[in-house]
Amino acid sequence: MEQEYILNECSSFEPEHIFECGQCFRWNKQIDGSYTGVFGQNVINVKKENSKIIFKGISSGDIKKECREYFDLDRDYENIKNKLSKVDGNLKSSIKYGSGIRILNQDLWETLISFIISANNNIPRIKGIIERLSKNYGNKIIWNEQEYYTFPTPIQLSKASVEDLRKLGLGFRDVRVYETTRIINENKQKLKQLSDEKDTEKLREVLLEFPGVGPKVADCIMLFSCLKRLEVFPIDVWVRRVMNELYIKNEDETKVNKKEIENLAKEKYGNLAGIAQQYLFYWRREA
DNA sequence: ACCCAGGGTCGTC
DNA sequence: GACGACCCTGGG
Repeated sequence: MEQEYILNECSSFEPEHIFECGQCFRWNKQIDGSYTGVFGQNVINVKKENSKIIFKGISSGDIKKECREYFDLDRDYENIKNKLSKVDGNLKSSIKYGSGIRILNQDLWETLISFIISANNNIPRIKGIIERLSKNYGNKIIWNEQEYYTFPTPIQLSKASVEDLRKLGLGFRDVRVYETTRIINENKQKLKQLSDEKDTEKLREVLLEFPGVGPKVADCIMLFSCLKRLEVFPIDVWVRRVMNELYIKNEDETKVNKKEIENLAKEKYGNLAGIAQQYLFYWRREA
């Protein structure tokens, strides 16, 4: 049963910025410029018309409630952008470029597996792998005579052997995804424990125990899932590049010390470093 | 045809 | 702590 939710005024909301800034992998641009994607048991199309945002699709619950939560609509991004714009001209430019970015509240399990897959990988391929996982192990939802697939639950994904995963194109990440799935299924409290953990450092330590989760992936999970740690600053090749170009100016970006970037980010962006990271990432990668 | 890079992690030294 | 290996795909 199709539902609709219309947001009449939302200054910091640009579908392209939100879906192309690298935090999510299941949203696809449509011919009319809108985006369609799957989250939870929802299939939603997001379209911006003038200042209105139209959410339309199939929802497992109340579309308004689901969307307000997922799109982080109760957070004041104007205020955040104002604060971050004062840091320096560089960040101000990146914010201007990605002014409609919002950090999604994505499912923890899906984010865990998705970012294990992201390791030493590129975005088009990551999207393809996650799509195939969903098609093979998730639930089918039909909307507008088209088939969509939810991201598989831990139980659903446990049906996949290492060989199955390799066939779906995961490459060397097959064992990591398999083992992480097994751990989650063997300890039903694990995901809830992670969600309940208040201490960010402790949370990071627990995440690092999963095969395939290193410092970068752990930070992404904490920032892009409902764990919502806006203060963490994931450092990948693009962020290292942009931070080097803007501040450090080392001739060889691969030699830039990670700790130096971390300290710089904390010092400049404080507890909003994660959001700053998204503006910088999107700016450097797209502009 | 060949090489390179991609939202890194892991095992080894 | 540094270093190479790791699967796969698209682009130069």
